[in-house]
Amino acid sequence: MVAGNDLPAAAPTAGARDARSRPSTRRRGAVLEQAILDAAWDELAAVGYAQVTMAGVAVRAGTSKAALYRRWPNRTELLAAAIDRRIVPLAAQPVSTGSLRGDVIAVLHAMNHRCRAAKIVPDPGGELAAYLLRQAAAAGFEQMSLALSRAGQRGETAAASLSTQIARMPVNVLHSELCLGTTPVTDRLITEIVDDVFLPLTANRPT
Amino acid sequence: MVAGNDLPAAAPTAGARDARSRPSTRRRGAVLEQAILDAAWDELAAVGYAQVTMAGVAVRAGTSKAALYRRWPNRTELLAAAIDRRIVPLAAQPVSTGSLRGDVIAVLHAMNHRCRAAKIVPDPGGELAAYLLRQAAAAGFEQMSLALSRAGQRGETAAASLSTQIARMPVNVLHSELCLGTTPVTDRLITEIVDDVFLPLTANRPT
DNA sequence: CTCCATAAGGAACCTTGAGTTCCCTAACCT
DNA sequence: AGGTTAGGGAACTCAAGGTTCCTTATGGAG
Repeated sequence: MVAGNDLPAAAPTAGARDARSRPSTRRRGAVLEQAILDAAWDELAAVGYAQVTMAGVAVRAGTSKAALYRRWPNRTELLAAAIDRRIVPLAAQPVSTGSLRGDVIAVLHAMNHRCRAAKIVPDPGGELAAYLLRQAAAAGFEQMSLALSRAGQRGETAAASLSTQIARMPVNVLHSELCLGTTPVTDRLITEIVDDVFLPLTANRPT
Repeated sequence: MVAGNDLPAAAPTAGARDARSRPSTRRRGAVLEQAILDAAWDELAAVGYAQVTMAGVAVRAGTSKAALYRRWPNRTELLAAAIDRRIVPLAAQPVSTGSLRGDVIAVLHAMNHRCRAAKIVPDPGGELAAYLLRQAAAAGFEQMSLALSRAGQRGETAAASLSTQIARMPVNVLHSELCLGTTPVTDRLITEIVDDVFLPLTANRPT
């Protein structure tokens, strides 16, 4: 498991907000804001990106649409805020395992983990998924280049002589498999990408 | 204009007379259907996937919403039909160049060409683009496996011993680059994928 | 050539959901 | 305690998908 901080992403947030059992506590400010973001996230997980409605979020949060629009200009911004809050913490821990193989596997695992968390939001069309996958891939490319430069410093591989396309390939392949695949990406697939495709290209470089 | 064959969508040829005075040409059947699909395509190119409305298509086609719903159950189906009609003809020419290198480059070129055609539709979010890229990738995988089996028959490479991930890799990488990239994919990128990444993996396989 | 079933055109209508407005009142601050 | 701020709630507008119904042009059958 790569990510240290596991948010209770799939499980609905354990906040006790029930409009009916709350006769006289009216939240405001940051408290209400967090409650709305939690509600939006739960709604995303419950009905999917396309089906989330402002009214639905307001009801789940035990507040009103007006309170939502007082904070975010539109639905898109609200959902983006709700998602960023959960997804971004999973992002960049600069893994360093000591070997190129370990590093690359760790990078791909991190991407996969992050996108699996994203997948709790049913999103058939892909509008949201595409955005999240794009973010994960960007982080992946970043970490790959770090991993390769570390490997070069160790003398493990001639990092500088590697084609850009080779360096990008593992993240590209995982990104594509995450995009296209119907089933979750397994750890086995990741090790195949690394051992069968990537490492052979780094080992026996002519020159 | 973006569309390949520009139809007189905005200025109907066959008598643009007032509907109230003398509507002499009332199309029906296949003629009307094609006109609607053309109008939908033009509307896609004009305002983008998310902004296309049924009313807009009806007006552009010089018909009514009812005529649209008589043919397609909903907006999504109509747009899918309009897109398929223009995109699919670009699809599967079973290229066979005589060499594995040539075949793989041809497959990737076909994918790229098809997706570039898809790009005429402004689609920031990506809902439509994702669908088209998915289709192109599916065709790409198909053609890759054909190309590899032809190469195997020629004795050019031990196709059977190739890891599935190696076989999928070129299409995966191109798909990912098409998804993630802001600029169009160049022919140079395609040859890099093939020459720097793919072919080295097919050449020296240890059994 | 005439008649008729079919389907086109058009417009009214329903529903849902985004976004807005307004009023009343709870909460917090001084 | 009193005033300011912001939440709750409901009514509202507007756009768009989707439906219904009526009138009438079209094209084929007799």
